Amino acid sequence: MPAPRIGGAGARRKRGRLSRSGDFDRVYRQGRSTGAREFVVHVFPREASLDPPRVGLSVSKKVGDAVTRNRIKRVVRESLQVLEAELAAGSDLVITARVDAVALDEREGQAGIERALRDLLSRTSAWAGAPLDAAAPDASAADTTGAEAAPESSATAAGEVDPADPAAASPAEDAPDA
RNA sequence: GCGCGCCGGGCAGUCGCGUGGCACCUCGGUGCCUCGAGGAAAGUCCGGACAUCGCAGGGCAGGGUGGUCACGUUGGUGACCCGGGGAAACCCGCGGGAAAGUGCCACAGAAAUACACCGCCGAUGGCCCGCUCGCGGGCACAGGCAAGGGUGAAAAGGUGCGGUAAGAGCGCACCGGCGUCGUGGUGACACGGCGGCCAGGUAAACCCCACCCGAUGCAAGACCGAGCCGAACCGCUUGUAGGCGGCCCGUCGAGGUUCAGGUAGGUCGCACAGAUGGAUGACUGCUCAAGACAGAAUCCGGCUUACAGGUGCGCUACCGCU
RNA sequence: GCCGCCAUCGUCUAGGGGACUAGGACGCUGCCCUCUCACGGCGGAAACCGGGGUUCGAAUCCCCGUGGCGGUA
Repeated sequence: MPAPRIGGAGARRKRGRLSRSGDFDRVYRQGRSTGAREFVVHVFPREASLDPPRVGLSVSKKVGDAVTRNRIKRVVRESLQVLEAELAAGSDLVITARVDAVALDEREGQAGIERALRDLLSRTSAWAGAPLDAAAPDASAADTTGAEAAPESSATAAGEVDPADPAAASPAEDAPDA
């Protein structure tokens, strides 16, 4: 039932951004994540794969004051324009800045931020790539990394797939990409 | 050293973001132009606008404010007064009432609006002794005193002289307070004369007086409004109502239409910056004194706090020169 | 964004103008008890968020900051 809402939001002028807090929750809970010292990236592949990818930013007050947080968000957006090709179509992702991102920005500026994001995004592109039936490989990979929300994500995509079962079918695709 | 004020990087290039306008246009974009964070945007400490709810009028409770004058419809603004600091320019602070009443003033001290512990005296009265019969001497019983000692933040003004039995504003001088008069000032108040000494502190303790205050806050609030629920009407094999872009045929067909409230959601509220996951950035070069504190979210004032550096004007003190 | 609340030993708290030298519990620590540990007993260290103001006197009252917590979509 969340599907019709996505279409409505995507028709707005500013495509490419996550807006509703429900979307954020879905990415956090049902998506997969990877992280480094400076950033954490959550990815959730939507079913309608034709739409451009949507990105949400999260920079909490812990990171710094308003000026610092704005600075981080701007640099990240700037970097994302360069890295747009790395994003899989039809996926929602949330980029969360951590405290160390401030130091990185002070040291290396936009180039550093861009490099760090490229690092993380290249990891995500492996398992966010196949749009329609991507849920099955997700489940097995999530189990190994310890993500809690993995079983739910599989349920939304294909009802019959058993979480334990697809381990045999999927990992063949994972290995060459990594 | 002090006060008031201003600025708080600049220029160029490339790639980008948001508002508004114009043009093109496959109705979703493209191009050009324009505008696009602060002095504190901050803290949210006050006030107002605005909005919804409540409200006949008045009062109680609760809260806030409190010197004077001028100006202003009001909100308020300015100057001055008072206390403290500084050599000065100037800075900081406070602002009705303590003879309306109540409370409190720990410890110490005899006593904290009230007193006598150590003391001083004992003129007067009492007792004792002497005697020239009127005085002298003694005691410290009645009694007088509050100077000195001691305590304290504070002890019924302070210092000095006179005075006295000893003392005391009892008298006098100066100082302080109070009252009153005069002078200056619109006034708060300041200065001076005179008078008599009865007035402790605390109201950022309760309180009294005067004036002010309804509550909630843009996540206020207004409008539109899927789905679902409800109501009315039409219809349910006489293949009807209705759908299949307009019409006919054909075909699909059990629901359809309207209304009210209103959820998700949207729009407005919202602005000559103005979003709604929330717009000012990135990179490069040159330049200078090398860039601090810091980012609008309904708006407008005040207050407070943070702040590298630069700069204009005025003023104070000291030094040097003339 | 708007609106509230709070701040005392390491932690939870008492105290709301004076004998506060700030009390208690847990924790920490020294000694005693025990063969040793635990329990128990005796003792000790340890705090009023910061700066101004009112008052003779402030953890307490007033003002301004700082820090933290909560409500509201």
